[in-house]
Amino acid sequence: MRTSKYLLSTLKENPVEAAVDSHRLMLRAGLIRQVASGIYTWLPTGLRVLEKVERIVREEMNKKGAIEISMPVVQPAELWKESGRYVKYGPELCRLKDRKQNEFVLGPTHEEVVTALARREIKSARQLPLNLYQIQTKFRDEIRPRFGVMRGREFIMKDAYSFHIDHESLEQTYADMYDAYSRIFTRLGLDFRPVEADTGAIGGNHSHEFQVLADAGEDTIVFSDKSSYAANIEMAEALPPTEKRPEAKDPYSKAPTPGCHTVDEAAKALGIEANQVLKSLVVHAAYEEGEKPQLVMICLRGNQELNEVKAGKIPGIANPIEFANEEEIKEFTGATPGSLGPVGFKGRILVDRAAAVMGNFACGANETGFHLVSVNWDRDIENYEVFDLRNVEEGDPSPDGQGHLHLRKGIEVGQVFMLGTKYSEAMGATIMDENGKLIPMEMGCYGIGVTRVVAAAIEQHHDDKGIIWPDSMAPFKVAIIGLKLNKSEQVRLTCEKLYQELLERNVEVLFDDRDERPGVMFADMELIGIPHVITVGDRSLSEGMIEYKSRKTGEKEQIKVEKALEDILKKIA
RNA sequence: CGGCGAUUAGCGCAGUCCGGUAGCGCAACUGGUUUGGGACCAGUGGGUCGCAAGUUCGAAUCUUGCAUCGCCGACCA
Repeated sequence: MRTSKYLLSTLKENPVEAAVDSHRLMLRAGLIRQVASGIYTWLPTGLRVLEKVERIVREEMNKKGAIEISMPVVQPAELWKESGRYVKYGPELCRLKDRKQNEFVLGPTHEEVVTALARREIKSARQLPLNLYQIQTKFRDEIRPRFGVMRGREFIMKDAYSFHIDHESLEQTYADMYDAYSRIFTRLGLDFRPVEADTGAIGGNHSHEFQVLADAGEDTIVFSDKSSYAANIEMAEALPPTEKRPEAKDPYSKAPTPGCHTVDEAAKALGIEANQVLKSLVVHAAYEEGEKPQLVMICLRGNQELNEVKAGKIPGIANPIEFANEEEIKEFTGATPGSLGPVGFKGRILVDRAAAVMGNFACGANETGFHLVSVNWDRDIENYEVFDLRNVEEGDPSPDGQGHLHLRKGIEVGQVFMLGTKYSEAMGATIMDENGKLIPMEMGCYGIGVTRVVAAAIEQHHDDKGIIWPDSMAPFKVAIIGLKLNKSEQVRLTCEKLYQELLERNVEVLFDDRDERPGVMFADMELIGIPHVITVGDRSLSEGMIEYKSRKTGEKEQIKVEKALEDILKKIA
């Protein structure tokens, strides 16, 4: 490709709206342009990168025997009503009507369509296992799209769905996909970790996420320093504390804490540390549509965080977690948030393990502007239940008993699920077993955020000059920069010859044949992140040399013109 | 979904308080000089001032409504 006949579209200035490196560089290097919030056009350079990712994904999926299909973005609402997700998926599911007022949705994922396909097409157990995949556009109406394509509304996903006669077969395919994903992300040059994960809105009973380690990541992952244990923080168990609850001392008494709304403010007013204050949150109990929810109190150590996923899984609690609003709290306790506590609380009380070993602690008095001090479990609060409710913290013991936990930020680029029979049962995707009995097929599903992978790769591979693509993802392998092309016949001929020779050998090469100043061309090629840059100029050409520079290492090298092709082919091999 | 902010030339912004018919830098285009790390000189073109309504002799500027985009938050009660 010649830059003169291409759409390079680089930006010299940093776009104001880009808060993270990958978004900034994708705009500057001319990979993407925003069309609407969370919706982007992929420019030619970006599209080339996307296609690189897609090709590797296809190769590894095909190796594991997965079969490629293509399902529609626009799907009948009927299918979603059948699975029960038309209501349950919530406002992220974009709904629309056609001219006949028939209801449709934009597919945020394809379990419904693929299950409907499978129940028609799979007629015999002999056809199983079957693993179908596609690389296709998804739409999720995110509350807040951000960070460019990292959290867009429209994005490209590779999604695969497997069908099985039994759980053992599902486990085999799950392991295959886990292996394929590890190979894909390794080939893409990413530093990633597979971690145990919550199953979330997709549903199912077993799952791993593939997380690319990057500070810009929106997920927190934890891993042990002594074992292979790794999990999303949503899943990581905080082991019961080894310390014993201290003896109860003085009976509790009331202390004024006017204007205090947070644990830290209350601790300061009382002259104690935040970890001696009990944090009391109020959430909704599980309830039926239209019913008024009961309130449940959750108690944590003041310096620790609620884990909403863990709390949502406790029987009788609304899942996902819903926090009670100020009005409900006031009506139920008589106090405003900031002064709440378990003493005298009329509802169910859930206490985190670490909070349950606190003694002589402070907590809200359920009277606005007051706290109680020297409160003790059992003596002052009789009815409560103890659960693991908090997020683990740096240095906590690993749940597998080996070593301690460390926390890192991650970008979720892939996830594998064992779905079980959730969809096949709801939608009647059954198969006849050897006893002649109809049973729902076991299912698995496996996703890779193709567009997000591109952003994640840039987060891990860039410097102050621009992107540094791993060879496997680079939009072009080689860039040729000709200096004073229009002045020097020598330079032009040398560039043209090398360009043609590389093309003939199917090397993806970008020939910068613009009549630009050298600095402009160097800067653009580095911004785009082409791994191997060849510079042809009169100065070294007069000595029979041209210059090679590696984007990754920055090392320069003079190579003989006659040997140029050979040397370059060796470097990109 | 809540809070805050923005919307004026392709991009980044000033002008808005205090109403009088729009400006700067970069980019683009033309000519010239330059050419191994984002050049210089001269000239040229380009704007429904987000949309709608209102106030006014007159609105980018004041009022109201709407839309779009961005940032922060959405456990810390």
